[in-house]
Amino acid sequence: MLFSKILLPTLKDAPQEAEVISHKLMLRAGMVRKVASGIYTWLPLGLRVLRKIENIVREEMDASGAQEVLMPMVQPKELWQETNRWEKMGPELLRLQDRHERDFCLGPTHEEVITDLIRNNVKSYKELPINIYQIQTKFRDEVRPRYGVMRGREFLMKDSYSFNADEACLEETYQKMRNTYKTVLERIGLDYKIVSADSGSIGGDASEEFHVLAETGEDTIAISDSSEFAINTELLLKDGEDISSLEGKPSPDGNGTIQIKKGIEVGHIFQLGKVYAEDMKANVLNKEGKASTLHMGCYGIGVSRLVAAAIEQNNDDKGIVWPHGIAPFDINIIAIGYEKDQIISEAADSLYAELISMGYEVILDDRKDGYGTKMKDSELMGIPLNIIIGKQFIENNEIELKARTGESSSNDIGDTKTILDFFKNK
RNA sequence: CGGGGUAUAGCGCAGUCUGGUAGCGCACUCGCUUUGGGAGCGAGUGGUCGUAAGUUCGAAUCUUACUACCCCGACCA
Repeated sequence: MLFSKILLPTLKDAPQEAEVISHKLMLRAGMVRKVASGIYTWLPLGLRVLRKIENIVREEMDASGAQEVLMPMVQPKELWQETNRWEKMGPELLRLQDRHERDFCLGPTHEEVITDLIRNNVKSYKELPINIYQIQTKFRDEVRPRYGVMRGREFLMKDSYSFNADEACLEETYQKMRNTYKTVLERIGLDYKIVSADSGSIGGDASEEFHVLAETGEDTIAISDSSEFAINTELLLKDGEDISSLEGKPSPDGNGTIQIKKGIEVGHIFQLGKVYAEDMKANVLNKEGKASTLHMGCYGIGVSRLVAAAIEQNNDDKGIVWPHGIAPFDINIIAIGYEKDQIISEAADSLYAELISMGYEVILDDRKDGYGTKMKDSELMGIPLNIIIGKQFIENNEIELKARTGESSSNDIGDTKTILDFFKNK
């Protein structure tokens, strides 16, 4: 990818609409642009990151045995009436009518659609358990969208729904999803906590949230300083109690004391039980040939929110510092004097081609700008490795490898092994 | 929905109090010189000052209404 050809409008100043660091940096790095409150266009750089995360999620979901489908965003009222949620959900359910004045909504979630699919197409316990997922745009007309894509109204989510014969089977799938989510967050490279949560209006039994720890998180969680225990503070507070009063108390699990942290909820897993299956009469025949209500679980990951969460956790005064697994590019070749100097341009072009053939994702900064401008942009965008081809190359045949995190070294241009080592060690 | 705030060029801002026909920095275009930390000089492009109505000879500026956006709260698989 040539820098001069990609739509990458970087900004020196953050627009005043942005408050939190991830929002500012996403705007400044040219990743997203706002279309309306809580509704964004993803530009090429942002989309690359979004797709990276999406693909990690997809790979791990597939590895867990889940199957990918794609359900509609527009859903008919009739399905939502079956679970009573057409009435129960407030204005956050965006409703619309088609030309025949038939009622629809934009899907904020897909229990109704998936349960309808399964009840019509799965008839026997022999087909269970089954776990179906999609990565799709959701719409929730949030009371107050904020912080850019962190809490958008339109957002990209991986949602999956498991159908199980009984509670034990559901528990098994639930644990499998729990492990899958751990793997996903570890692959992305985030510091997170699994938090016991209120299962809320959905009902059902077990429910856990996956929180990326960050100061700007909207949720307050209590974690033990000496065990894995973590719980949403909503579940600990008695009437009238202040959150700060929890700090330093003995942890409810008996290990250590409570610390209060802010978290960004990026995942939520539920054991729903039979709630929706009963409402929608989703049965299969069991071994005895009798109709048996399905046990259901649902599992969500906020894909677009993860982009913002990753930035909240990985930035410095110069810009974004992407974890290697989700950086929009692996390498930025900063060619100083590319337009003017054929020695530079030929060296940059051939290195670019070689690195791509080695499997790296590379951007070549071929713009007619100086070192400062190019480095500032690269640091803002958080590209893990910069390769500088400039004066040193003309004089000593040397290129400089400069990591986003600071280290740098001078190398022979033929020394691609060092580049390999750079990525291997991360 | 309650409270607070903002709205002038793509971005950041001044001008508003005290009405006189819109400006600065960056970005962008052209030319020349530059090129290892956001370059220099010269010449340019770009704005019905959020919208509507009102006051006035005259409104970015005063009045009223509305809208959009942001923050706090309530809300939130």
